[in-house]
Amino acid sequence: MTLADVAAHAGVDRSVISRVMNDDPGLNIRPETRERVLASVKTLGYRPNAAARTLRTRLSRTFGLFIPDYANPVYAEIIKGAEAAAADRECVLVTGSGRVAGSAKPYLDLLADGRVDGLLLAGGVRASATLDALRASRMPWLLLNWSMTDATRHIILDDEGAATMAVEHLVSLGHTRIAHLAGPDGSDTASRRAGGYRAAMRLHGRAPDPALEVRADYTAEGGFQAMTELLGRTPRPTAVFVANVASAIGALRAAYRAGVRVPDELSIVAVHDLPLAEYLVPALTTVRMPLEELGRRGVERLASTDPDDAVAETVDGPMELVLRESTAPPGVL
Amino acid sequence: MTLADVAAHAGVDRSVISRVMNDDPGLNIRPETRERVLASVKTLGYRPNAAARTLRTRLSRTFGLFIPDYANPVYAEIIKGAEAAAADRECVLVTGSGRVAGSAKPYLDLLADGRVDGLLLAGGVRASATLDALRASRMPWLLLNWSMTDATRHIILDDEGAATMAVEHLVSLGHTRIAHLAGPDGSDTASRRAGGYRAAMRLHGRAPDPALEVRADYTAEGGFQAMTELLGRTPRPTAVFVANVASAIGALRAAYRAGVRVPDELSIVAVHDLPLAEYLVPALTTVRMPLEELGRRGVERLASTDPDDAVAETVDGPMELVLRESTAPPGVL
DNA sequence: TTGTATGCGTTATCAG
DNA sequence: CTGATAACGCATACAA
Repeated sequence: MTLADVAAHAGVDRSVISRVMNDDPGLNIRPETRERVLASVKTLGYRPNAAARTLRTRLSRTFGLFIPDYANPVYAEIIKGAEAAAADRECVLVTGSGRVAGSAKPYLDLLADGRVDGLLLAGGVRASATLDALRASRMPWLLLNWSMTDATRHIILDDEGAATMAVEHLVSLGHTRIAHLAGPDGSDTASRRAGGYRAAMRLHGRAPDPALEVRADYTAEGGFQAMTELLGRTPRPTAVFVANVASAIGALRAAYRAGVRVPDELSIVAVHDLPLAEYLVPALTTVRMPLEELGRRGVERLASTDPDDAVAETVDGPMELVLRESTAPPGVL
Repeated sequence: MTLADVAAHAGVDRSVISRVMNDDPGLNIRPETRERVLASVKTLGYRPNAAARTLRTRLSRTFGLFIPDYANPVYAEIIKGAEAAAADRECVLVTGSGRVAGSAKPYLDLLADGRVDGLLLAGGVRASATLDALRASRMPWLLLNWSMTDATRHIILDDEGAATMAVEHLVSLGHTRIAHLAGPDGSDTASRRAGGYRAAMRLHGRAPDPALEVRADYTAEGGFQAMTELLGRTPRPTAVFVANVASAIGALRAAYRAGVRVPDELSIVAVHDLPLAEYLVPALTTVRMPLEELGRRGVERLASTDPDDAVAETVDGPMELVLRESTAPPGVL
């Protein structure tokens, strides 16, 4: 089913069909002819071929989103926003976490060959060579929720602000020994949250204390191990700011295993709110960040910004402290 | 950067470049020429244009996977397997949950226009008209983890077997009042799991009892409400087989809220194992299903089966009861 | 051993 | 108002 078939059926030239379908403004067509064309398109069930169209227009009406790991529920929200923004522009958003032989490069190369009009990278790219290759291709790209020193195109969230909110909350409850269960080494969000934590602590007269910081990757298991370690230190912190909600689940478990009651003996507040947080025992106090908005801004920027221009934006969507059961004033130890 | 540029640089014809790059077996080329070609390709950083290649070969080396919701962690595992299988065939797997104006059809139409070589549908398609449109296009497709009465191309898991394992476990612990927190009405997996539950109960001399069954959608909130209702019934069940791990999180919370101790007063076993399950309090006993294998088989079938042939397969990967803390013999009430 | 010619399905620029 | 025609970049049968 091609243009030629429809043209034959309607008794006009292929170009007429094309222009009718694309609402060519410079087309002066008799209403009856237009009707005939539209009818033929409908009865034959014609749909333009995407490859041919892309070849001709150099536009695929498709955006790509690369994420490191589908298991991290944080990405679900980002994808949601990105898909919505793509739909608004009548485009498709496709996402992938493809990784061949441990590297994301082959996968990204495949996408870069004109398959998508732009690529959002939400982490997971380790080698800077991968980014170089991307730069070499003429495809627009954007880093989502992280940045690289030499990459000047990224959109991030206000991670420092989130950390501040969390610490302020704990301070206002009366906590002084506030620990930080940070994200993994090398993670951009992790270091911004850690920075925010330290700044907020300093503001309250607390010098950074290595004994109050542990690192973990953004998984339940990582959180479990890090929290177990933290609980072994003396004196034990009375509150913990956890950099990620997945780690927080593991942290909650670690407290339970150590016989430390939350929030009576230990307060926990985590970054990122998720539907799940409300149903944990105890329900988790979190800082809600505008993840969906991040995804949305991502494709908007991708679609509207000159690929050569720098983009360094912090999404200013609303952040909110979601008070639940995992935080309380420090108990008498 | 096109074939023509590379040809000019290497001093040969475009067709030579093309055949060298595609390892044309019927090509007899002087080693030095081949070297020259390869060198040019490399120095110019040439990458074949995907659209042109797709147009010419009618093959995009891309598969699509449609899922209803990224927030359901079950899909993360399916995607993982599907991406791996795609990578094995040097293809890209792209996934989407796109939904415009409440319908998946526009999104699927967009994909169907030659953008992908085949489409995996992991639920989320409500209208059968959508499926009709898919059938009309000449694109291979496959239902993953569900089936429609008039669709004869699907791969599913052994949901009845999983239900049997769960119920047998509870029976072996000594439970008799075993309830089922089922999945939503209209869900294919839900009805198979419910069927397996009833069959297993019958096998142990228990007639199906509506008072022991509740429905919930596959979310923590649904599980919370359904479990709350179940706990209000008298006599209260001593064990519950929950159809989904997300619901189980809500169910756990509901028991906590009702002051019912798990597993002392109530045993809970859920379908689908996830990394998270181990870190809940109490850690959740689950039936692990071969989700990753399901995704893998999906693209394998898609790539290797004639699109006109029927496919009705049940993945026979290993299922396993993962014993944790949420099940125990019934306590003395 | 390498080059030529043609077509994949569109869109856009012309004529008519 | 509509039709012819030329690309877009690639792959392949065939000619040389």
